[in-house]
Amino acid sequence: MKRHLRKMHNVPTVRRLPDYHALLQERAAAGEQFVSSSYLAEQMGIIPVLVRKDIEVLQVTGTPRIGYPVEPLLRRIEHFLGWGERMDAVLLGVGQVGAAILANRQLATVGLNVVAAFDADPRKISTRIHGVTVLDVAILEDELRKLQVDVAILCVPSLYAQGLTDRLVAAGVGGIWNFTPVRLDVPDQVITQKEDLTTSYALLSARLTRTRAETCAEKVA
Amino acid sequence: MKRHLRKMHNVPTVRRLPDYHALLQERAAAGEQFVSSSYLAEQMGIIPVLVRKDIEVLQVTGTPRIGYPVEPLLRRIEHFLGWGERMDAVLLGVGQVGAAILANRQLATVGLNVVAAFDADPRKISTRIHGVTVLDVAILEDELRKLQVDVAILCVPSLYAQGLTDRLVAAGVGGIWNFTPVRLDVPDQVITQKEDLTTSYALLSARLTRTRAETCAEKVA
DNA sequence: TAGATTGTTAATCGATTAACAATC
DNA sequence: TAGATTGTTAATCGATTAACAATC
Repeated sequence: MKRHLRKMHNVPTVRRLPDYHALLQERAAAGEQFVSSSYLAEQMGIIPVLVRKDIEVLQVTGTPRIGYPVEPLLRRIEHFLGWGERMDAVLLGVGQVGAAILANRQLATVGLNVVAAFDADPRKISTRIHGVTVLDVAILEDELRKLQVDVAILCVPSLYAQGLTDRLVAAGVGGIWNFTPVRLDVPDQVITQKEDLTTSYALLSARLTRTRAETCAEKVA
Repeated sequence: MKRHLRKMHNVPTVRRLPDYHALLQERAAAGEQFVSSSYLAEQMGIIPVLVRKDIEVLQVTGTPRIGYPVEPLLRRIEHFLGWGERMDAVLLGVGQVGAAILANRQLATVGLNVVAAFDADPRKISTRIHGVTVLDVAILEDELRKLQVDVAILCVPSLYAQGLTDRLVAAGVGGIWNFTPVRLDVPDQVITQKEDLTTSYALLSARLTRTRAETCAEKVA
């Protein structure tokens, strides 16, 4: 079978789903049974028909005049994103970034379950950080065999990123959530998602400089 | 003048620019004067013509057989993203996430300069974290008047996010980099960029569950 | 000159938006 | 029934890709 580097469709929709999910949880907590596309659109700053298109992908049907049922929507979003059943992960590198991720409560609520952390620093090994035990990275392969995780969260110094990636891939990890600035080299069947503060900052700073330039232009005019 | 909620064009291009920038810095450090679109494409897993289209936006011209000049490319990317001149910022909330951002070296290299941090915890106030002094959030307005920053980095507990945002907006901050899960309500002229672990995780988990489903389907077949 | 690479125009593809019919 | 909202088809818009001419 050809290993097509298959492009995912619907990326913009997938990006919006977590926001819908959060909004729907609020509505559910408020005891609402139904929600309209115009309400969701209003909250997210988009137009209602785009919400309906996204919901079409989820295969949830609504009722004219009433809206969409909140609970089924939540369940279908979770199913679509793989948030339905729990996803086991290990975290590598318990530095500032690693510790911040372990401290994050939200991730547990969407099904991501960090079962172990690894570090090379003897002062960290065998401690517990935010409820997760830190193990010696030297025994990574042994533990991965036991734990059978789906995802590895990579928060180590750049220097060790590719080497550890190779070990993770060899151990059969399916996905790597990469918080290092390194472009990882992985085989096609391994999925990587890179988290990059500078990329995100680029989106902010690019818009910011454009607005500033515009404001200056207005002053001159 | 109509305050058009102007949609930024070229968002995919802007997302790629930081990657080009990093690659070009590597080439520059290696003493290379020129780089080809096929090299950049290969490194980033895209096709060369897309690189050339991005470079067209930057208004850098190349030479057939030779490639594009590395230094001018770097300068134009920096100019396009507003990384050319330094951008001053304050950080609010020195918790796990705030501390991780203060520890990040990369951001300084792209021109983001955190000049002060604020917190409400008396144990943190007046300490220095990664070279940045922590001030009492009670004197936020006074300090903002003095500092005249462009950006605020928001890393406080959800409960305080909107209240602090209102104070930041009133103080004339132009952009807010939002690391809280809260959808902030701001006037049109204030630019916000939300950083959300769950959104990023959604992109990973959605692809991961699709591959898993596919693998199962193959097994059956 | 031949060949590699840039630059540009046209085609394609996907996502968003508009228009409006269907339905409760 | 009237009106609000969903659902669907067609139009538009932007980004990517293909094709190829221009250039060193």
